[in-house]
Amino acid sequence: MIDLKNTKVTIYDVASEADVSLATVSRVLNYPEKVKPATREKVLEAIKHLGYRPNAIARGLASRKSTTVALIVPDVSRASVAEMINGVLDIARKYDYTVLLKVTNGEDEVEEEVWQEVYASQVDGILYLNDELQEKNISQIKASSVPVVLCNTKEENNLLPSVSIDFESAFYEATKSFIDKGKKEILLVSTRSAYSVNALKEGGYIRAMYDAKLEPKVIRTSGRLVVNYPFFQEYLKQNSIEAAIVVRDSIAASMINAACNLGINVPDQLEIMGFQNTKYSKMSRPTLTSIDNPIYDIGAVSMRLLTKLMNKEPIDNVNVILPHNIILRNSTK
Amino acid sequence: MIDLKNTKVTIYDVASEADVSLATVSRVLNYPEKVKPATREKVLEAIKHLGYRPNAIARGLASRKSTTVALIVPDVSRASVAEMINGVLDIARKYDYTVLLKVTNGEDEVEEEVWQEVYASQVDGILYLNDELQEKNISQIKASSVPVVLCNTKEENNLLPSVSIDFESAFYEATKSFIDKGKKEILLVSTRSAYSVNALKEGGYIRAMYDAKLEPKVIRTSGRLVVNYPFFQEYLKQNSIEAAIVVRDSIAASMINAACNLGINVPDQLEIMGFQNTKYSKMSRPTLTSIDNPIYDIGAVSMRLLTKLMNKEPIDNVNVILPHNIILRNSTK
DNA sequence: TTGTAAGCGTTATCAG
DNA sequence: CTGATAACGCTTACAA
Repeated sequence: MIDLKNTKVTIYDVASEADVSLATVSRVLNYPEKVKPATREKVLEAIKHLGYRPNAIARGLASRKSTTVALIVPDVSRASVAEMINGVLDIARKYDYTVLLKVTNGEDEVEEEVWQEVYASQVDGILYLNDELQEKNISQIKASSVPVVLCNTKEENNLLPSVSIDFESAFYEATKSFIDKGKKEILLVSTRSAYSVNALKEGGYIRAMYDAKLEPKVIRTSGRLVVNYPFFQEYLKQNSIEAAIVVRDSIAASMINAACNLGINVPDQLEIMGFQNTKYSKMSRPTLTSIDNPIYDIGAVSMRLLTKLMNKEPIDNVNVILPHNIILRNSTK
Repeated sequence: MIDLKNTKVTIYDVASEADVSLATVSRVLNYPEKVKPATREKVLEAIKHLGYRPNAIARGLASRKSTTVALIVPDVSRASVAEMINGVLDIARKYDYTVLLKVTNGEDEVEEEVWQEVYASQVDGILYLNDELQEKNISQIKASSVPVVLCNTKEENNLLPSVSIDFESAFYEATKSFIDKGKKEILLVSTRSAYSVNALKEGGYIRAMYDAKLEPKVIRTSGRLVVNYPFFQEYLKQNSIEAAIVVRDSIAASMINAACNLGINVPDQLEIMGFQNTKYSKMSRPTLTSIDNPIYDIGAVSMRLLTKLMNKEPIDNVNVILPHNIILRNSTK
């Protein structure tokens, strides 16, 4: 053992230790099959001996590949985002990619800067999570010099690689499940219409209602508790509904709380279904029936798709749809 | 306008466009004051004109600084972790640092690999979040060639830079608040003792109990709902307690649910206090009184401290203690 | 199968 | 104040 600590050992040190040229060392690292087993062993030995680790930056410069991807998200602290990140990271590490995390806070200026920064970082690919996709984002992405995958969203004309569930059918089925139980007054609780995936969710709900000749009723509130809780209190006092489908679990949990505190029994008087099947759905009382959006898998599959795109592997379908299903709990019967 | 898109424009292009040497371009980027205003303008003009963005990788290689830090966490999906990440990212972007995200899943082998990867990435500093700090981690950190800041944890002898609250006092005060109300049967709900910060929390609790000549009672359960919910059901059926302090909000919320479903009134028969003041505390019913751990700030301050360390700025105290306080809600009276 | 040498796009040290 | 020029640590033709 000569030196196991961090006094930078370079490829030259390994080369001289193993008594070969640096090119050979590089080869055993990148194309081991191209070097004679005997020398390969010798080099590997030296590498271990010196505790050598290739400098990723130098490697990146020489190869013009950084084996780094950027993950751009609006906000890390949303439960669904965090869980997706876990999926991304697990697969990234499997394929030896490094992940750069960037948040936009949903602000346009930041968004613009972030893309610039990401390009400056020389990433090989980008994972983009944004449920408020707009025309400008789409053209931004189309112009990207590196592959981009949309996570948990999709562009309606399937022009961009994406991984998500079929939001429209999910909400159609959810609505239909209430209709089949004979419910008439079925409410959809959504958020700002700017969220393009919400449009898909609402589309599914509305289609189901029309199919059953029922009147669709969509209300919108905020994702923030301080806003939506009083909103629900007021709404439930004045309106009598039999069932509600809510576009986010945390909002659904808030609705449950408002209803219960008003003395409305869930699920006897009001059935509530959430969306995403996050931890919130298991922690509410009663526990929340929820449409399961396999968010960890979405992260994992997105990352996998991105690796294929970066390697220019042939891909049959760049718009991956993952299966969803409804997890029944105690907020419905 | 010649070319605003991504056809890689280099420092050479800018130099020839501005009719100066590449060294001058580099200077206006890094030491603008060292170049004559007139030429500086000319260069800036060319930069904007060509849409030039310095290649961060080449820059990193030449300067031996990556302006990148690694954020090592056990798991992104814990609410407290996610919120801290937001704090880190906000400050990182302010100081033009890029953040590499790594998760260890709390597994030792992964942990080891991650540190290697991080060094290979040539990061300038490391933010380390791990509430299960062990001796081996500590020596690992001490041997690090780049600065490391512990987030939301601390090493008991203050040997390592860290940012956290004073866990011991926080739990002392929480316990005392119950004692002052005349409670006698006060329970501490903790998790695996391996969590070194839990030792601090328990220490504060025990000290308060001893000071009041009361018998401390610590129980341990898992952070996982499927485990702790039935555990609480069983425990509450067999034991009668007046108050409980729980080391994590999500676990406290689960305890509330178990109690309520058993017909135990919270807070009339049982007062419960959580820790962290996460979203869970606002979403439980009744809402949860919780010790506020300013987790966003911990992320932000940690990142700021790390920038100072990386710049070798003088620092009066590398063990930052942030203030905490108790947020009263409806699970206590 | 291996070595030589030319980059990769910057920064930084010299002179001038 | 500015320009050559040598690194930085690696990959990758091209030769041997």
